[in-house]
Amino acid sequence: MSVTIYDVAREAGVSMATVSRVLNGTAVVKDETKRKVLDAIQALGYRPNAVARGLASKKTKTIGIIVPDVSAPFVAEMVRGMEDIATMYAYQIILSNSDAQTEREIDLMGTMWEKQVDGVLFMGDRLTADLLKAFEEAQLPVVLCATVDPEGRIPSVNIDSEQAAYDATKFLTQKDCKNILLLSGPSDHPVIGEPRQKGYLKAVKEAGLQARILECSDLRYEHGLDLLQRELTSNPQPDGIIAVSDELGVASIHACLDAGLAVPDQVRVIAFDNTRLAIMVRPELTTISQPIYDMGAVAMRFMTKLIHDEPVEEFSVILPHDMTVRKST
Amino acid sequence: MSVTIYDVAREAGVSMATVSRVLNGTAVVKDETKRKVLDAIQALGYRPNAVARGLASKKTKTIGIIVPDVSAPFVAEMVRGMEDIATMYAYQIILSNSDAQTEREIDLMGTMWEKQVDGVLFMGDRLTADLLKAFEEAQLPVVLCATVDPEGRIPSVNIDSEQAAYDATKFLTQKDCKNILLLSGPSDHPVIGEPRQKGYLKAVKEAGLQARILECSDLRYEHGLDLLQRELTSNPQPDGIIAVSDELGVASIHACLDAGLAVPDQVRVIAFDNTRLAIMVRPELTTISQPIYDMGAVAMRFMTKLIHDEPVEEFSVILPHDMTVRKST
DNA sequence: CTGAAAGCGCTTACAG
DNA sequence: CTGAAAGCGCTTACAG
Repeated sequence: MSVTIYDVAREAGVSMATVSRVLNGTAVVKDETKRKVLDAIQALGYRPNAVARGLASKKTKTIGIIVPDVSAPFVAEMVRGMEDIATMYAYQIILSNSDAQTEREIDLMGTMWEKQVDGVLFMGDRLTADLLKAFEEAQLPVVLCATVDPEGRIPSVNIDSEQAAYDATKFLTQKDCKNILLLSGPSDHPVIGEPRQKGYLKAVKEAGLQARILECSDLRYEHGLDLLQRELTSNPQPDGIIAVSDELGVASIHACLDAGLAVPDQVRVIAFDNTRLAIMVRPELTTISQPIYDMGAVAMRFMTKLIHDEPVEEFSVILPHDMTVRKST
Repeated sequence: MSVTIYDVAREAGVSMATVSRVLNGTAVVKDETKRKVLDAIQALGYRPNAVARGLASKKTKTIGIIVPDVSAPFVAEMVRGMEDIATMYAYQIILSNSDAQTEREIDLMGTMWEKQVDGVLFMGDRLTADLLKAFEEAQLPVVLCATVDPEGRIPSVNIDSEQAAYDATKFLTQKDCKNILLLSGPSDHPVIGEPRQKGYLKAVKEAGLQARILECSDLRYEHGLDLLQRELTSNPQPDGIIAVSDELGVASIHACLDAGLAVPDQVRVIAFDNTRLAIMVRPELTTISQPIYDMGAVAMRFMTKLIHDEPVEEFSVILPHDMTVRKST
């Protein structure tokens, strides 16, 4: 069997309670006693069993993370941000993929409760009533990340998608684009759909231009390429394209090139996310950079504050976005 | 307080032991009793506390995963494969990033022990003696994923990197390339270095050609582009390039285009991994596709077998690789 | 500053 | 087929 706190206590000639105290620093222990305990720990190679500790203290130092899919680069980077901060605060993470299925998300909240995590960082598409109920029933602090609660009931960390779309559009109108196409997500999507369209529409209207929106049911390269290739053959040529992800941005560039349109001379292309993909295409993509890693990091830091009852300044944190101008515009 | 197994027992008019039995199916329970218990569970909305269960049973149904960096697409996809299989077997995963630092890896093995995970899936660069000791001391089953133990002491799931590099090289020699450049990882790297170079050298030698290896200290696009741009100005022009990752493959194509070399007419480019990146470049990349997701999935399945003492056919699993031929060759 | 004891919520022999 | 009881390895009031 492995060595327990009881073995350490005996070796050091003190009680388990005292060992626990030096381990956790929960009370003052005489220096000499502390040394004896530390020596015993060293000598026996003792490591505390976090499961037993979790049961006794009702804190597991574990945070649950529910995301649609870690294998999406955006998500993976966010998770990395979360994990780094978790490590900093000596937390571990339990990671789960939901494929953005509400049913699965609800199920996972149950699992997170069973595992007695201290909190859940959640990224998803839409927040249904059932899901909100599951949040409540789990009786766990939940922080949304890159996910919007339209009614602001759950704390969250996001960027201002509407403003970002406005900025992107404005950038093109100022470059004198007259026919700007928005390659958007579904109009009812709370992050890559509705707010992006809203910001776009606002800027387009201000410039006195006609709106032109193409909705992608998913944000994959192939899908965007296909959609756009058809659009470019059958419609008047746009002179500006805003794509709501880098993948779609690369698709836009390639669709233009395939159609014999020069980027940026005939069509200016701007995208979102500023993932590494943005520099791996010719011409390199101008993108709205979202602080993806930071969103994850800030969300996790937020969680540690909630857990430790530290005061939080804002309930809905909005991180600033940025624009990185490259060759495609 | 939340409802416990004790509450369920009382509600159903049975003992805790019986509730536990129907929960876990560890013993036969009379149908009628079972129904009473199930009803009570339903009525009270009971969920078992996995932490308590873990302490009592010494099994946490949790697998630790240690990877260099989830935000790397290759890794993220592998982790997804792991998680999917974990879900299938009702396991959760604790994910940690090591940045491939031995010290951190050792530290994490300790954390994994503290968390009492049932096993650890490990991906890293080199296996040092200290790390192997940490594996041993943790007394946990460990399965390596996309990571080689040269002495085969630890079970692992990999592809045959040497054969893959040989295949890629052979493909180019058969296309009549005479000056084939290998854009490789560090020669002492057990996956993207040494075996790749070995396979390459074998094929090059068979074709009676001269070897030409360029080592990248890291596999990032920028780094490869920079290295290659310099190589192309100062050296005789290669007519074939083998890049050990898709990122480097894209860098190769761009470096050629920048130098005014047509791909594939003047230079044929072949890469590794077949990530989504491979289709997001013009011309699209021919790549050796590694079953990344599958590697993760198989490693996790392997782990469940180890945990449940199921027989395993192979200690070192080699998954078949494949070649996807596209426009770049 | 330290110890004895109860308790966290389960599982698991042991009896019957 | 079922129950009583011990035990998993800790933490946490409670005393002193």
